[in-house]
Amino acid sequence: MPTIKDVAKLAGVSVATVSRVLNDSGYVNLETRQRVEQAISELNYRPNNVARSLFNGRSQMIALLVPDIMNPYFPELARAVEDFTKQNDYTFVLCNTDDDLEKEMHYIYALQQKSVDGIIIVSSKISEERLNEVSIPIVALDRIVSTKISSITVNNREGARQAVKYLKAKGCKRIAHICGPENVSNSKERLSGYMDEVKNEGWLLSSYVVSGDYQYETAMDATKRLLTNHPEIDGIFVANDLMGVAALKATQELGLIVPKDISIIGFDGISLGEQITPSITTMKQPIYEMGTRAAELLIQQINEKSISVQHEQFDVTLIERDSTKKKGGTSFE
Amino acid sequence: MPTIKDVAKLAGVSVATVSRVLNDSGYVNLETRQRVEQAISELNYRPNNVARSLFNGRSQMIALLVPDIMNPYFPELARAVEDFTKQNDYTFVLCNTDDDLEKEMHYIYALQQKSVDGIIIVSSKISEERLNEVSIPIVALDRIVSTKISSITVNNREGARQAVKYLKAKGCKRIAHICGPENVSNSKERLSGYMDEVKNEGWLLSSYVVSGDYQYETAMDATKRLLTNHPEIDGIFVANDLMGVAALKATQELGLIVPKDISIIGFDGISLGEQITPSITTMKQPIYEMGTRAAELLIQQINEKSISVQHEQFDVTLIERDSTKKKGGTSFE
DNA sequence: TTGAAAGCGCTAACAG
DNA sequence: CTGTTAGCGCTTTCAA
Repeated sequence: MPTIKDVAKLAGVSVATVSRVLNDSGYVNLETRQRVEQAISELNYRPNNVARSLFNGRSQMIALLVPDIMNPYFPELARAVEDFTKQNDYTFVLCNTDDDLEKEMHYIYALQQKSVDGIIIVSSKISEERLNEVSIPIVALDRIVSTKISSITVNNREGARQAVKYLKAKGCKRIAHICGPENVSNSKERLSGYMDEVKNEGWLLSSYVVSGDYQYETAMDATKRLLTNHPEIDGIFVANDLMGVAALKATQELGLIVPKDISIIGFDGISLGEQITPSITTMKQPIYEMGTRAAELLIQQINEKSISVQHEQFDVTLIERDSTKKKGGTSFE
Repeated sequence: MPTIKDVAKLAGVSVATVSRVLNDSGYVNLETRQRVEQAISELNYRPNNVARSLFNGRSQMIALLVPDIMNPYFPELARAVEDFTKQNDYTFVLCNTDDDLEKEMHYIYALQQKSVDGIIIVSSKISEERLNEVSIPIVALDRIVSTKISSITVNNREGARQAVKYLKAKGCKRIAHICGPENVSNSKERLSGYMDEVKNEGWLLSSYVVSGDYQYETAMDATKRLLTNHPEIDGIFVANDLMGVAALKATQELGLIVPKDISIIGFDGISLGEQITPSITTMKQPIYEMGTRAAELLIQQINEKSISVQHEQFDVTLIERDSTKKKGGTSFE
């Protein structure tokens, strides 16, 4: 690969001049500039970004760390971040952490050592003190990691309440909840929202809440156990759509008809939810806007050194689809 | 962030010595080493990888470029590559190209300028001459891009033949094909495999082949049109599972029962295929092995300068699930 | 066994 | 308007 020196030599100028035309900085004679540009294209020269990064400490690279690349929610989120960062001349990279603290820290350090300019992280494991070891801008997405780190999230508790209310309005009399991991902030909030709506119901049993761990397999097993132990359940609020798909599968394997025998409502609004049959009613997050906004916030933080922490919360909206009864109360389908 | 100089100063040695203990190279007195290590942990020092990269031209980073991060096939592939590269002390990053040549080249250059050690690429757009501008090791995955670039693929044509044969064995009399983009190598091969099996059938119509572009939406529209125009079709070989899900949705929206009225077989073996109802019979690729092998090949190429090009082809295997008739010929379900 | 110094490729003063 | 030069942080000869 040719270097700036080769270009300088060929154009008969100094490396400083080449650097000037490269960065469009300072004065450079039109004719000289043309000679340099000529040399650049002749050699097919491309500046070495590593050298640039070493000098100015920035790499024009932004990373997104997600806990589970196999959950379609995260690729959708990634798309948004990617689009926005690309528009702002950053190279975007995606990293998968398995929701594992070791991997998260490993990535954060590796990226930091590569002078990555900023990181957007979806994490439930990372602690404030670990975060103090990190010196580059970070924005939290989907889950809050610390009050000191800006975050983009949704109103999980309110969304969960709406979901349960909706099931009630559709006539469900016994509503269960498949929840996510207990240490994940949004999972806890969704559980709280569910509890808000059912805690005063006479029918509520503690065993109506089972954990699906935000995973397909776990959620399917959990749903089967739930419905086997409690055949009276006629509605399930599932904490994310991926588990919603699992719950659907489980009910079908048990020979139940959705939504005739049981209604299911999910959370997230991933496209998978509408691609399957029956499509899943869900509390939709504005995924694309959230990713965009997180990227915007991060870039802002990279540019200005102001460290004003912001916690933005988006609203979720109910999307009625086919996994819940169509008519309130009376169902003659 | 502390630098090697700070460590040297604190330990009362030269930077060269610090470098030696960092890299475990050359002789260094045990006592000195301990002093240095002490200083390192005291300062919480981490070497700047950019400076390292600048010196030795390597970054210990590997990238995977995929055309569509929303197709679950690619996250699954990414998992495999990630695991293997991580085991070999590389930082792994994932990039999404939208199957767009501009984006591909943009990423390749950006990554190359960052001294990325190697790239695994899933691409149909890139040409041999464009590839000549690239000087870092590249391995092609899933799709062949050039005879000069090592590749990991599957036996698409044979797999497609098996799929069609299977539908026939199950009693399908009119078998259509939803194909992928016409410029993608594996898509063409799957189409060829289909043609191999049906070209001598009296019932074959050219309109039995429709393009779904490897996309959900496109495939759903295509399937609806196909089945509306040709109600006689009782079997569809779909070129990938994502489109298989779409085809399933389309048939259901048309009021057809799968597999009673029509059988569907996909290709890829993504987990989504078994998570939905009915689960989709498919030609399963050994996705994890393929990703692993591609990473292995790439790392080999990075280490040895030998440029022996290899084209490895894996076999696909039939996975019978619920979207195809259970009993050959006679179906009394 | 250790240190001094050159240099990876680039940018930004500082002179001229 | 252009060139010289001093680093950015690290590794690696080469001497000592």
